[in-house]
Amino acid sequence: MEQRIDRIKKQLHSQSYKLTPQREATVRVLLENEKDHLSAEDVYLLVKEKAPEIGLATVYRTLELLNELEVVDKINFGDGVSRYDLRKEGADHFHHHLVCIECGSVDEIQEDLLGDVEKVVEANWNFRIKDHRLTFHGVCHRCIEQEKNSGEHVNKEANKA
Amino acid sequence: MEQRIDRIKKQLHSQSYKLTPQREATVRVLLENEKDHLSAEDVYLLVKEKAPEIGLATVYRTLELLNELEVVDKINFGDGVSRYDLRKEGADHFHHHLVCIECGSVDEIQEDLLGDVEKVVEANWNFRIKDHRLTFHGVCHRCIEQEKNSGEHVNKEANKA
DNA sequence: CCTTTCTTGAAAATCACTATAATTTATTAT
DNA sequence: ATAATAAATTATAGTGATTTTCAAGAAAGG
Repeated sequence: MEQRIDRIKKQLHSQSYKLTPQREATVRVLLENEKDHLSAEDVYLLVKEKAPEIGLATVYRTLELLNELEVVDKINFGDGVSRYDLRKEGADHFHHHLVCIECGSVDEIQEDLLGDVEKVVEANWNFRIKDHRLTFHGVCHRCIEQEKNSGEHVNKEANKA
Repeated sequence: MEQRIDRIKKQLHSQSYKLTPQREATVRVLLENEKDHLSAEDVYLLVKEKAPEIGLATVYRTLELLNELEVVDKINFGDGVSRYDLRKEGADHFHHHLVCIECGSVDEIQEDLLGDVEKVVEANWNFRIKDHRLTFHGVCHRCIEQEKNSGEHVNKEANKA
């Protein structure tokens, strides 16, 4: 944890930015919630617990900065808010996501599934890939289990109620 | 063109929606700009040319409706606006995108690149895939060409100016 | 210290999008 | 046809997320 903060600090310094207390608190929240996909508002509320005087604008600015430094990735699952996901150190590709259309959960796939696909795209479309976003929308394993247990298919209409 | 409108009309009717003049004008704009990735605002401005009395809210509602009927796909490239992309008739998967970080262009890949990947995900993560989004960010073939011609690498800083 | 630069917090502004309310346009019943 | 009912539309106000502005606070250099 401290080591990662230290490395992020160096990264900031290398671009002549400082790791202010507010920025550090924000980074800590991201590290402590690495598995989640927090929105700026989420981060703000969590940071406020340890640094109550922080402003929402500062959180936005910090997240934007971290995004530029490629410490976090800004992602969007189509629900109207941006989410911020810590980039795995040493990962040479951005991880993928499984978004459940039943329960809204978001799981991550760290495995590189696109190695071959990327080769095809670079060769056939003459496109120099720098990054990618791959998200599957569907039903997660938890909801599939639940379906099995609670008597077969849940009717679509029933969910609207 | 007329045939596709007709089929969309039938699709609407099958859910007891009508193809009103406003909706038809909107669909026509989408068909006429099939290769683009228009935002709601873009569509609004284009529709206004042929139906000046239309309201922005109607365009939003129509696009939302078409999205529900799976006539269009709502996509998000992370620039803060939703874009609407006509679904290819008969395509069983959503097409992929190549977003150029130099010129901002968006190209489409209609080929199914993910067949094998989806099998792996369904099997290994026990996830029932309904849809996917795959976007590559990088340098498009046009910018690669231009680079070659105009003397090697363009310095990143130069672009900021 | 004094000046310059970077950061910040609070509040106002902006932007995309959605909901409301009154009106218009169908559709159905009479 | 015509009145009643439902669907769709427009203009506008309202939301919610994000950004900008601006005055004030810390940090770095001379």
